[in-house]
Amino acid sequence: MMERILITSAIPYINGIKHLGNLVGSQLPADLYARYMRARGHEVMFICATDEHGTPAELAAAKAGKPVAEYCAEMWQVQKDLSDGFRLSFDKFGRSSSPQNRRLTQYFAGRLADNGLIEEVSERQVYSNADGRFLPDRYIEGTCPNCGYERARGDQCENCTKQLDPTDLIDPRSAISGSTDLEVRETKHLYLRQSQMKDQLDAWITSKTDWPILTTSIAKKWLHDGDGLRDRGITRDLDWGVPVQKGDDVWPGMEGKVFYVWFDAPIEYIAATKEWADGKGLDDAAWRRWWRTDEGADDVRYVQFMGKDNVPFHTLSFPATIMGSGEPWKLVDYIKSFNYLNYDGGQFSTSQGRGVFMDQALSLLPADYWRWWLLSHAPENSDSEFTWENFQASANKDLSDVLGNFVSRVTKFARSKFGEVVPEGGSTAAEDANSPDTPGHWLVLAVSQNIALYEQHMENMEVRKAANELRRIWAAGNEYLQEFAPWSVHKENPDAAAHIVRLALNYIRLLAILSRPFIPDTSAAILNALNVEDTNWLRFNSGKESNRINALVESLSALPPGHAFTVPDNLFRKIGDEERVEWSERFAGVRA
RNA sequence: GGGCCUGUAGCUCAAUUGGUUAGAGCAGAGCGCUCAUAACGCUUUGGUUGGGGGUUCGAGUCCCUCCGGGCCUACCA
Repeated sequence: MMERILITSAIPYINGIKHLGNLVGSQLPADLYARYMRARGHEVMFICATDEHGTPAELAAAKAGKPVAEYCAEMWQVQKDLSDGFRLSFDKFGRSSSPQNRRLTQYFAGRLADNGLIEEVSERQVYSNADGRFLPDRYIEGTCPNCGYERARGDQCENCTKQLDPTDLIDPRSAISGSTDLEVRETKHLYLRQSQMKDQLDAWITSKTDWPILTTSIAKKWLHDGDGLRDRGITRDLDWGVPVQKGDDVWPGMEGKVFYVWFDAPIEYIAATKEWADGKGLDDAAWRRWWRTDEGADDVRYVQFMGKDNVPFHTLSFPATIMGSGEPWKLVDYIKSFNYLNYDGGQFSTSQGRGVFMDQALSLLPADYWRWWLLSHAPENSDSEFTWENFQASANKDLSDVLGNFVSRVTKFARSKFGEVVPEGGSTAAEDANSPDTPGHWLVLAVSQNIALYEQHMENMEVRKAANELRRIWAAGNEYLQEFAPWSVHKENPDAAAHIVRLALNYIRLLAILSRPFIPDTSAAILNALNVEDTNWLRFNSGKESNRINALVESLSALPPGHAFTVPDNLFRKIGDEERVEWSERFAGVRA
């Protein structure tokens, strides 16, 4: 039965190129899931965007010597090109600075205000005269009153870990300019009264018993820590952002202020869907059927992917915005969260130039190498680690030896004995299926269970387990060849060898289809070499084993005798020891 | 300080939620194959599940404690 699945990946911040840890923590597994669900015939809406507002964006733009809007537009293009390079199949890669998001963010704020969930709070914040801006706590540096560390930040001292208030610091200065010309000013901000919705949120989270522990434990911690869920400031004194308005109306007293990025960023999931519709010239119904349960989204399953640092905003703040609107907007059904990927014994570090960033990765090797390694090592249960040795070993063994060489040996053998057409002779896959000890029977029995498990893991977003199962399915091709040894059989019985090879060529087609969510380019190269038109997943209408076997038999008959193919270039080259050493030195950065 | 996660073979990870003798891949060893990218297949050596204590007929799994690694702690996003 066809389902409708809405998938969002946490939106990457605009101020620079993301590293492989960012990629594997949300966008890449989301893409895997989106591709799989499309392949299974479901209707998918896969949304991502750049998160463009906030102080770091302003500072990065200033550092680049550009107006912030221009800087963001350029960086959006850079990130868009990289996501294309990694074959991330977003239906829309939007921008949180879009007019659509501006209006929608202002709309939600208005709804929340109407429902009594916004509170105006006057507070005192540090203002830097030299920088001409209010400073977030962590952009203030000074001497720690507790331990005397001279580079303590306004929120916490990194040396003694004591939590601080900016006014606690001795000799405070701006971390941006170093200026000590600071003063405390009164300023008014809007707070989202999340505390009003604590019980509602708690009940909702509690009901999600099938979510990853990582997701629910973080949410529960925030709900129950101290006095419980706290209200959250959702505005800032900045120039760059969504101007504070109550719907279409001005918000008296809030002139010149913008919404806090974490208020408008999740709303961009919705707005980006409108960007998608607008870009295609579709009407509002086209996007609202994904987001309004009263306008067609009641049958949508909504899945979010994110790194663990994003969990509080997706389990609490954004749901509070949705629930607090009092309108039937679609709430998330499942949150798949990830731990961090570390780099060779430490963390990825932008400032230290440590680790591999998305642009660098693509300059070294094609996307499929990275996709395969990252997904098959996704940090699902705990932080995981990238090492060059592991990367080299996995890529060479899994991709070159197990998969690439299998395709190579089959197609080259077929060409040398029968020419570049699928050979005829021997029995059919359907006949084999009912005859024990035949190649077709052996192959179907060997992989049927693996494919069932693979599909189950993909459904459940068990990324590493799915990769592991897929590898087994690749390896079964080599086991099959060893079992039936067409190179020996051919000497005595060319027809029997033709039959073995025909099945093998068909199995390659099946592998390409099953592997597509992980390694789309390689799959495309295989399907292209085999002149395959029909790239549909296995066809079956129930989970019954007999049904599955029938579908497999059908799939293994897809390329008929006489069908022309070509031998593809080697699908994967091996990563050599020399280049591995060179790369590990090049990306080591400054060791701490 | 508080909370959470985590520690299983040399390496990367499993273990149907307390149930036979803790399993895979890689690396190592042996044998086989010769179609293929010196690739592939089969067999096989590796574990006192971080240490100690407890509950139980039964513990990798639950409890206590110690040791190690990591994350979060609400104005970075």
